[in-house]
Amino acid sequence: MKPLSVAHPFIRLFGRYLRDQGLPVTQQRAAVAEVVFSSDAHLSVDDMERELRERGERIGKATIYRTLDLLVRSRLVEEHDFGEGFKRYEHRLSQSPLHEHLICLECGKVLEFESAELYSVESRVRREYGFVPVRRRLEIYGLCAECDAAGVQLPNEGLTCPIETV
Amino acid sequence: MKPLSVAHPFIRLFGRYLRDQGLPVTQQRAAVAEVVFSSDAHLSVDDMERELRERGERIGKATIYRTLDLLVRSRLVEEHDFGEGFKRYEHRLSQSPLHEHLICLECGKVLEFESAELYSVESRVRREYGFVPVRRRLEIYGLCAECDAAGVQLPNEGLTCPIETV
DNA sequence: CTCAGTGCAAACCGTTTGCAGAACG
DNA sequence: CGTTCTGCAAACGGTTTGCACTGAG
Repeated sequence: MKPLSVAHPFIRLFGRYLRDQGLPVTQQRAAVAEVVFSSDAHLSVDDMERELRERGERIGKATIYRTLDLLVRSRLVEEHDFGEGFKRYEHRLSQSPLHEHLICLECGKVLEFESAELYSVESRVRREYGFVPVRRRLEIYGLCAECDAAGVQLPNEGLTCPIETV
Repeated sequence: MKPLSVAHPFIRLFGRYLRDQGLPVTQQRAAVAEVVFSSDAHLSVDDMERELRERGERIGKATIYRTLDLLVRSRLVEEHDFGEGFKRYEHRLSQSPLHEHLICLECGKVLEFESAELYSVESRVRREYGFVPVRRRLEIYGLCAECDAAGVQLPNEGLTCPIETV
């Protein structure tokens, strides 16, 4: 088995978190953290399992889920559900901690962008409804530049537009 | 069994859609549509099953799911996933067809609001990234006015704030 | 009669959990 | 050495599907 890697200093943050919580820093936890922190993609659990196997680590899915639970709790990793039927995970380091997602309906690519406008939305919501924002999620689904340039047309079944005419 | 209801004229839109698609308007489909259109809430499939039972309809879950699939396809109903582990459904009639959601983390209440700001976000995204927006989703999670007034505090486990200090 | 729709129950699939054995501190 | 973690496999729960039966035209 591979020795504990120090390639990613961010893993040490996770180690610190675990120590603070009185939890052991096991090789499996370090390996999962390494995979998550060494990618800027939005990884599924299957992605991680595959990557771990390629690295020669033999780690069960249950352990990956359990470690992700810790990573999410530590606030170092964010959980996303893009409506694919499973979750994706993204670390919150070395990139804007608050960003939104553009998801291509054709190729599934995920882009990130920041939206300062949301701050005014949140303060308006607080003012108008007395609602106290804690966390938000803005996802825009559509066609990425490449798929659009390739002339992809999205199917548009259903009523032509009866709602607007009701 | 109850005769086909005409209480909600919107159901006729669904009937029109089904006819256009060459699909029969069955009593079950009408019953499910009636339940969905007669509520302005965000219903789960269990909610609908319960409501149908109370109305004396005996309709299997599978039929509810199959009918919801048709309703969503017809664009008369929208599917939501607020991260509860199951989906919720909301009809798109008699309310702003484009609205966003405020979800209370304490009591689960869902409020709706409109955000004109999102239009400029979408056009910016198109301009800057060449991404063509089709559909979006903005959800703000937090505390509704009532829960906030009641002094509810949300737990804040995890690292104090190491990310901002990295 | 024919054919799609329905209801039941089983299958599905991502995720969670129970438990015996291994590893950590 | 006790406690926690891990891996396996079984359980879970919302959703989907296969299939025999029903009902509408």
